[in-house]
Amino acid sequence: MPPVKSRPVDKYDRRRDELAESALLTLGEMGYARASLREIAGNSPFSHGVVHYYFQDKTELVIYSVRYYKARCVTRYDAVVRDSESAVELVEAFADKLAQTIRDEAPMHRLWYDLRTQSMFEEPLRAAITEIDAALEAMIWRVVTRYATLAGATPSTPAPTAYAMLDGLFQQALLAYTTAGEPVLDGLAAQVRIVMPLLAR
Amino acid sequence: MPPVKSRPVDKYDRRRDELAESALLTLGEMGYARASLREIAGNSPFSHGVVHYYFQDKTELVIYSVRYYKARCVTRYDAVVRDSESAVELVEAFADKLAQTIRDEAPMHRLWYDLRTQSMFEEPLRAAITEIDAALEAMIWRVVTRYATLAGATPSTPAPTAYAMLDGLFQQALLAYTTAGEPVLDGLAAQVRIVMPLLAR
DNA sequence: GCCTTCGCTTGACACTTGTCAAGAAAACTT
DNA sequence: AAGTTTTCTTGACAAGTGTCAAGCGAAGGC
Repeated sequence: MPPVKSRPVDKYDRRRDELAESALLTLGEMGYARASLREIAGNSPFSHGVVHYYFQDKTELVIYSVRYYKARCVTRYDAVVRDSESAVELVEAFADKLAQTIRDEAPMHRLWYDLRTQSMFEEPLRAAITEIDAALEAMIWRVVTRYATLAGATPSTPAPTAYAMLDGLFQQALLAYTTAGEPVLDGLAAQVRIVMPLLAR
Repeated sequence: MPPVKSRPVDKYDRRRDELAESALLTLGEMGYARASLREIAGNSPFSHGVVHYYFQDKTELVIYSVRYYKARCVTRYDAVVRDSESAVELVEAFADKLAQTIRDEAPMHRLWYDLRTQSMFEEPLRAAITEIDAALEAMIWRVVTRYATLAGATPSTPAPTAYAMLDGLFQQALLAYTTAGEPVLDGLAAQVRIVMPLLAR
């Protein structure tokens, strides 16, 4: 049994994180449906049985993993927001970061969209997905409001709208990147340069 | 064996369509990964073995089905485009239709996003998805250019950008509709009223 | 009226899946 | 050093998967 009241909760949690990290590798590569626990364990230092020692079931592992990942993501553009001193500079830095994260972490983003879509079919995923999506919306909204401020304008849409549209852009870019690779990313940056001015006036 | 050179291709194809129709029911309800061939056949007048009589494998059935469905969809807004006589009228009719199709065909749209996402993990899906996505982009572009004309303006983004953004809006609405239901749809219409003017100026 | 082809069902196959119990190994306690 | 608890492995289970071969009734040609 997992230690119910033991002291080294940190040790226990560190293993969970370790498992989550391995799980993310496999999930990102194969997607939610095709990543079996044996495959996940295979890409980890452990055997397949260990998952049920640290997690109740596959769903809990997946949710824990994606939370674990997205916790780091929602601050991705904070430096951009903080350091940019003009609207143009912010747009450039933002566009760069967007392209860069597709380049560096495409599997993770694929997984995110996979899980978000699966949440429409599997109720147990919904709570976590909704929460993370809200955090992402807030992250994007910080960018947009900061842009508006720097441009001496006000946002032309509410936060959910701005997020939905930029997310649509990002998702299309990710999709295209999957088949066409690198060249797509310039297009994404170009799109962002066109769209951001529409979002504040 | 399936009839290789027989005359009644129509009969053969009609069965394929029938199968596709049944498959769409199950796929829309359970999603791509969880819809087994037995389940699909269970929601049809046939037994589970018949699938391999009309289709080579599951992938072919799924692709055929989603093509079958989307073929009818890509004309969804053509009447709106044709009949609207002012920019405002077009926006209203477009927003209405968007909300209506979520109300009426949410499972189909969920399936579409599911498959589009899966195509990032499974190469065999890509060709069909790419093709359909292009058709959807064209469909949306007809709406946007018509709007621009009626508004005496020109589109402020290229077609892929406009599509990506409106698709993002739609997807977010579908997601919210899945958990919150009907009330979400008014929000979608409101968003469309805000966004369309941004897309042409 | 036989015989071939077509349309479909049935039942099996090989394999994968999540889950869990039993117990080995390691770590810690005393 | 012995005992206890934690950690992890192994092997099995039942259920479910896509696929396909064997066969059955009906249709249609001769």
